[in-house]
Amino acid sequence: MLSVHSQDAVFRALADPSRRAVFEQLTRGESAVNDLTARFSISQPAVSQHLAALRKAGLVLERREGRHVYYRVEPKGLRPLVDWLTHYQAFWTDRMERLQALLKEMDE
Amino acid sequence: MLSVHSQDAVFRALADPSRRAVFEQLTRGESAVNDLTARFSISQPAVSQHLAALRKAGLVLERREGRHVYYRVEPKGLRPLVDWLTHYQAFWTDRMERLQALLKEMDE
DNA sequence: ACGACATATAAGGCGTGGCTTATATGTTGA
DNA sequence: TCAACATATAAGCCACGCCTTATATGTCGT
Repeated sequence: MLSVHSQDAVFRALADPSRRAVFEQLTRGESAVNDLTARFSISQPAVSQHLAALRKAGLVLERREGRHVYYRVEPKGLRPLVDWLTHYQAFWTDRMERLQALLKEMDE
Repeated sequence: MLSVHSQDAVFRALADPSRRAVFEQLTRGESAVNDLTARFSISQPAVSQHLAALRKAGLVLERREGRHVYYRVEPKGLRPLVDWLTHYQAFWTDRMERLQALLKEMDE
């Protein structure tokens, strides 16, 4: 497993509603800090701080272009969450076993 | 959908490492507050408070028996997490569609 | 009924986290 | 080069969360 980012960081990053909202917005497409700031009723530094948290958790990636910094979702960042869930597959009955198989395929 | 418990409560409940540890212990089997307190190096009230948070999030159930209160995992409580993940199935490529199908089956 | 036990709740301390404003860093275009 | 722009970082404030100890509630056994 080359998941460099801790389960804990992912859980903590997603615990905040504002941060989840930023993440969810990014799933609709890459966007610059500027754009995100316009969409939410929080200051630009607040947005930057949320993005930093998401980035440290491995949930988003940044792409610098001139004076703009574009952020996008890093799908692999959700892996720790899925792994944590599958760890308790016993509680998802036998159907979870099929999910487990699917996830193995995804290792590609 | 009769998921009475909010996504937010689930995310917040699982954000704390101690609380995840309590939850994980409960996946190994039902146990009383007493037992849990013995396993972790936190006070009994702390354990009770974590259990209350997990219960409010719908992640655990309690069963009272005499002066003991036994807690156990409520598998359905993880549903909001899974739902949240599937909402971004686009980032899990086409394989996620199959997961989606699986989850529909689980509605039973 | 009473003392020991099991758990929950109350109250307070204290660190953390998310927000703000102010400022620093860096880039673009005239 | 300089002003406007885009973002990040710094500093401080405040609320919230997790912990503690103390206490309340309720149950068991004798």
